[in-house]
Amino acid sequence: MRLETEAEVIRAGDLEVRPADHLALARGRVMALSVREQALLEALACRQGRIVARGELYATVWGAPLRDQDRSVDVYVHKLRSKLALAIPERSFIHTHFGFGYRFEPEDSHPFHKGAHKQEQDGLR
Amino acid sequence: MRLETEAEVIRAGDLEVRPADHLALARGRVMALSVREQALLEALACRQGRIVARGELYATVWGAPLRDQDRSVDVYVHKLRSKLALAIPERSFIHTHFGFGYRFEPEDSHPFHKGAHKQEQDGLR
DNA sequence: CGAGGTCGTTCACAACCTCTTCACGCGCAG
DNA sequence: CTGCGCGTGAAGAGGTTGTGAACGACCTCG
Repeated sequence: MRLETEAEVIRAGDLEVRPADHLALARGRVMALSVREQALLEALACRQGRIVARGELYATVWGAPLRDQDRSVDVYVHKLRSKLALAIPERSFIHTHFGFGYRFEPEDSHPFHKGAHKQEQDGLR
Repeated sequence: MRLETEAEVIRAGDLEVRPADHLALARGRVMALSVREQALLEALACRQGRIVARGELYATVWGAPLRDQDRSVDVYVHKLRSKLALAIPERSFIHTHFGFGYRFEPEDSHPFHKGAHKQEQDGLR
């Protein structure tokens, strides 16, 4: 038996995150992530379904309290989203919760189900 | 074991409100609600079945006494209704009580609709 | 040692979201 | 009918987030 710091493997749709191995697989293919990107992905993935505040993410990944005006988290979320979208286009994994933080959860990349407006199927014009 | 400020989860039909997590689920799917919308939904949901006056809602959500002519509550009730209708069309959750306020309770939406759908249990006869 | 790359951080600006308030029209009660 | 209450769409202000690029530190290879 061996000691496990956290979940050994985190699954989310076609995504598989392996904190123990410091890598992530998208549909079985290894994603090319930097250290920070990997750490952020882990921090988000192991909190799957919950809204995670920037402060908590920063503390977890950077190991220090989030300073005012530090946009690092946003920038790395962006980098992660880019790579995830490249690897698995039909899913969106990282969702923004305005004023709070981010939530990790695989969902269909549907343009629908967003704003509560009147015109959604207006794409035929 | 953990301390609970209020109800940890409020259920109402296919709706699930989680004040603790600042989110609401419609049929298991996270609804995209703003802070105010979420707060108003919580205020209504935890008073399920009762008629709640605008003043009480405003005081709860906005944390201040309702000023004359302030239509904020109405506007947000409208926004909530829109999103709820989008997520769960066959139910109506927020009902108007003219001159008093609103009441939260899941009920079948207008069975008057002639849509070619299942309408087997026509309880209103 | 110097060139070229990768990575992390910070900046600046664009794009977006929320909240509030207004305006107009309908509906319900008296 | 008449008046107020409520539904609803829109616009503006202000704050938040998305995004591409610039910089410097560091690493690797020739």
